[in-house]
This record gives sequence, structure tokens and C-alpha cells, in this order.
Amino acid sequence: MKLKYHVPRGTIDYLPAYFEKWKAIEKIWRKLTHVYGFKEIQTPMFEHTELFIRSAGETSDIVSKELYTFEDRGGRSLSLRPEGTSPVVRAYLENSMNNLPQPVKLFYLMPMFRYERPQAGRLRQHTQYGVETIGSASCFTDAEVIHLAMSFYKELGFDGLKIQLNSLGDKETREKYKINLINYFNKYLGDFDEEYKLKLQKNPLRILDTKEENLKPIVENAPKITDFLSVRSRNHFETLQNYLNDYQIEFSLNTRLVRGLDYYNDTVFEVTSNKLGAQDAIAGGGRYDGLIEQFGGKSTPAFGFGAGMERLIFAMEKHSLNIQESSNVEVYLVAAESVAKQRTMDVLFELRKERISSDLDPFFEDKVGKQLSKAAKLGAKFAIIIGSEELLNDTLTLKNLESETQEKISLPEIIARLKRK
RNA sequence: GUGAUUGUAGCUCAGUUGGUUAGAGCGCUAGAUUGUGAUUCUAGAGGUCGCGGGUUCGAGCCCCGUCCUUCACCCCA
Repeated sequence: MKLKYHVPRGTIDYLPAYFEKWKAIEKIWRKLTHVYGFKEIQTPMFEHTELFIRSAGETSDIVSKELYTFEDRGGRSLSLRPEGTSPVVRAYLENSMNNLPQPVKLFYLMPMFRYERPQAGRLRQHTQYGVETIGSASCFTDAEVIHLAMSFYKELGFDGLKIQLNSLGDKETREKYKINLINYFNKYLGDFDEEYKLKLQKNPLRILDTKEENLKPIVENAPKITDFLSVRSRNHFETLQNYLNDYQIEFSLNTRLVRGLDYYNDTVFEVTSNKLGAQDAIAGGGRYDGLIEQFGGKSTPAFGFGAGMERLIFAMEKHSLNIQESSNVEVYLVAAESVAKQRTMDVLFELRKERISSDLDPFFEDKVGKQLSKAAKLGAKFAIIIGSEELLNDTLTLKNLESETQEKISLPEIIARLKRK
């Protein structure tokens, strides 16, 4: 059959088999965020474009080339949200959450949209799960969020994930560092192509995480931002490392780790896997103490991380981790003869009234074998067979499809037994 | 946005130097089996070979364009 339509580039259909994994993961995510004291928030899928430009930075790729922007009928410029932090911060301010006990700890699970070329582990619509702790400058907050992320991955069964940690210091640190870095790179301008020369002007920090082989030695010997940290920033960074050590969270320092969003300061981190190809980051986040003030609120420190659900599922496949929550129907009813049709329907709705997952073949095909085969294919654990024999004795035949044993028992007994599980 | 790569049945793929009616396995449907799932056997459905144009007596195969897939860059989850 020739289909007229298919999903837009970079999007996927979330099919039942995928959702079996998704739901099992989401369950653990919800459990852990609750255990760590976070509450759920969701924001609209689109916001005023201005919000993203202001927060992520005009020169950031997310804003300059990846935004899905449209004008609504009222002439407003709106954009599908490319990331979660700025909408959550907007919601925090708009709903006066600064009047709640601080810090306010929020988690989310919501779709994001970025106009990018799709690639392994990268989509145009993807779903991010993440947390934001707003209102705490405490190093404990950094540690607790990283701790949450790692417990999550541990519970999912991951082994061999790496945490990369760095500190970007405060604004003054970065200004000072930038000047130093530019001076350093200027000595190697001959090795830079046009693209990198432009980058050097716009955002020299980005050169640090280059994949260009011939630039790597130069980057290797570049000044390190951690050597420029203020006393306060250095204390914060060292205390965090101590906390992580205290709680046996392994990490490696990576002074070349810079993140793509302009609002970060001090702590930044990424969780990476070596089995994902070029897109190796499973989660990323950091501290953004200046963003709330930038949005018109009182100066308020904050820390958070975000991570991609689809990439997580992709990573779990690569790590051979299997997790799923069956969505198969539990009981399949088989009407063995047409005289039993009415009774079969009655039993079905009795079972459903008792909230036992059950179904039947709406075509009421005569062949028992065909109906049983359908039951098996649908993954039902039990079949209940009803024919003239059962009608006479007022019993039902309960067949365990796994052990292939069957017995004749009454409906109340079946209900009692299935509900006990 | 840049570079490369892919497209034949629901899925995985074959298809000769361009040649007549495009195949296989799996899956699906039906029957063998009128109250029992597997296996087996038999039969069947399912393709304008991504789309558009060109070359040719003739195109799944060659050429151009386009879309999609995949991978990498940029960047990111």
C-alpha cells in the first residue's frame, strides 16, 4: 500500500511496545523524584519567543537556528519550547513560588522541540525529564541533584556511565578567563579555519570541546578555567567534590566541559555513555544563579538538570538493559459455541467490573483454536472457555495459557483468584 | 546549515552486462482440525521497485532533480 503521509522528519510514533519500556522507566523516575522531595510541573509547549532568546542567549545554536518559531493569529511570536529550564523559571516567578518554602524543588517530563538534523539519539521532538531546584545556593543542592540522577541510572541497571564535572565560576571569572583564552588562542590563529575564527570572537569557550583533531593539542594546553575561580567559586566546587566523594559518586573533572546555554555558572555536569556514538550525553545540567533575576525576579540561585527520554531508551538498548511493564490483557474469553455468546459477554463485563483486565474476540469466531491462538498472541495469561457444557453446569473453564493446565471453576472463584494476584 | 549514505511485500533482504509475467524467508489470512494455542502440510492475499523527469526499442538497474533513512560536522538530550 502506498501511504500518502508519514511522520515529519525527526519525529517518531510512540508505539505500544515502546511505551511498555517508557512506562516502566517513568514509574521509577516518578518514584525517585518523590523520594528526593520533588514535585511535578508542566508548562505550555510554546512560549513567547523572547523568553528563549533572553535565557539561552541570542548566539546559542538553540536560539539562532533550532527554534520552531511561528506567529499566531494575533501577531505574537511564539516558539515551541527547546528546553525546560527557562519555562520552569518563568512559571516559578509568574506563580509567585518565591513565597513558598525555599528551595522549590520541581521535576518535569515534557516534550521539547529543536530544528536539528536527526542523527543517532537525536530527534526534532524529544521528551526531557529533569529537575530544577530554585532558591538554594547550597552546595548540598548540587550534590543532591547529581545524586538523584545517578540513583536513577543505577536503578535502571546502568553500569559504566561517567559523570563529567566542571565549574564555570561566576561572571567575573568567566570574563577574566575569556580574555586569557582569546590571548592564548590568538597565538594559534594559523591553525584556525574561518569557522573557528568566528567562534573565537563569539564564544571562545566553545572551542574547548572541539572534536577537531588538529586543534586538540592546542586546546589541551589552553589555560584552565578552574585556575581562575574566585575564592567563593573554588570553595563551592571543592565542597561539591567532597560531598560526591562522601556519597561514593564517581566523577571526573573535565575543564573543557562547557555547556551550550549561556545561563550557567559555577557547577556544570554531564552524564555520558561510551556506547552512544557522537551523541554521548545522557544528561546534562548545572547551576544558573543569574537567570531568575534576569527574568525580573529577585536574585535567586538555582540548580537543575535535564535529560532525554528517547535517548535514555536508546542508551538502555545499547547497554543491553531490558525493562518493560507489560500492557497485555490478562484474561481472554473464548466463546466455544454461539449459544455461549451472551454468557461470555456477561462474564467479560463482570470481570471488568472487578477491574480485571480482560478481552474477547469481537467477531465471536466459532473456532476455539483460533480464539485461543489470538489469546496467546495477545500475551494473555489466562483464557476462559465458555460453551454449552459450561452453561449447563454453571461453571467456567479457566485455562492457564503458560502452564497449559485448565480446570472448571465458578466465576466468583475465578474473580477471587485473579484479584489476589 | 555542511558533508556522506540509504530507499524493492507488514519485517529482513535477493534481483546477473538494462530484456518479457519482480523473488525468498519470516509474518498475515484460510483450510487440513465443527471445544483447545505449538509443529507440520496445502492454498491465498499483499509491490505503479520512495517520488518526478530524462536516456533507451525496452529502466528496479543508467543520468538529473527531489523527498525520506542513516551517519558525521555544527550543536545537543
